[in-house]
Amino acid sequence: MGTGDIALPTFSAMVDAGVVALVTQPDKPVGRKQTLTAPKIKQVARVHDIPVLQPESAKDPSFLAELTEMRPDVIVVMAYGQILSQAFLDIPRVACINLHASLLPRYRGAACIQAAIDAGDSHSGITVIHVVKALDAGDIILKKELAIGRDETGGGLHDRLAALAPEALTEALEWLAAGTAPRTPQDETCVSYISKLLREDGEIDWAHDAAALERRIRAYDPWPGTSTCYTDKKGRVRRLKIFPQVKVSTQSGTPGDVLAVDGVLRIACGKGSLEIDGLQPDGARRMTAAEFLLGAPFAVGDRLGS
RNA sequence: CGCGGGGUGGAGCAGCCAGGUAGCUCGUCAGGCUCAUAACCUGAAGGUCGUAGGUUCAAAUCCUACCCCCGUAA
Repeated sequence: MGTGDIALPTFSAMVDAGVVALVTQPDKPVGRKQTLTAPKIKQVARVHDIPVLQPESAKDPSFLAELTEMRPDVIVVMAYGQILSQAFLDIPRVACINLHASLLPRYRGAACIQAAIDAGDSHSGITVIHVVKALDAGDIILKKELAIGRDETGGGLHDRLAALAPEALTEALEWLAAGTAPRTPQDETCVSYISKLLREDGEIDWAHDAAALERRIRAYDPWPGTSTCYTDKKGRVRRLKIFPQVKVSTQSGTPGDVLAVDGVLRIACGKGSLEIDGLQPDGARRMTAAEFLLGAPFAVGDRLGS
């Protein structure tokens, strides 16, 4: 069961292995027109004529009954988006396992991919665990690691982890079938939790170090994105989205101050400064800093941020 | 009618609130300067101001309707 796109490669791989059914979140209104849209993974299931269950709540008794009827050997959870009850966990004959996009016990929770880049970690990976009631706290079956690139964005790492997941699952399932799967408890002293990111978490605090902000801008691309505020020529406060890649510069100044507008846009941070290239003002398309600056939106010495 | 922001030469914008010559920074083209240049100087081309109505002597600007674009709604 899953909802997020990160589960797509894994689900596709499982289709051939004999999936009984897909459980995913209900369709939700999406886009400018609020069109009711099905998760992509549901569309994949449809193509292969795999039954799809979309309970409002995973605790719904009739849903649990229906699932029990299917007599699953194993339930695989990846980016589903709901906390599962003990009654649910007792359904599969062999195990209920979860694929998590971080090297547990580091980064339990939702925004684990962004957290790894934001923290400047050298590696991330997929961890396969047994599902228990506590969030992402079950015993570890196996981990698959990969190195995080110097310019890697949250989106890029997301896709690479998605691609890595099928082999992690395949191996875990083989071990479970053979009864040789290890169960390593997580080291509770190394646990860290990452809560779900909101749009406002993308607000840049220029008082931070340039190097830390550079990592954050990469980590939060494309979700939740990073942005700052500025005052336009009409005196209105506008939002300015910032995209990777940004360059760290040694020039310093009062945090938030515009240091240069001559072809490059350089903003002072708590330590050092950032040169921004890709950005997007409210209501406009995404453009380069050079294009944006032609309209003379601000001058050296203006202050960004709230 | 979910919320908000936009539509002005090829690009990014100003002008609109207090109607009256189409402006700025770039790009393009031509010429000049220079050993040379993405640098500098001079000149030129290029716009039905999203569309359709309305008000007015006069509309980019005020009024009405519509179209399209952008962001967002875990």
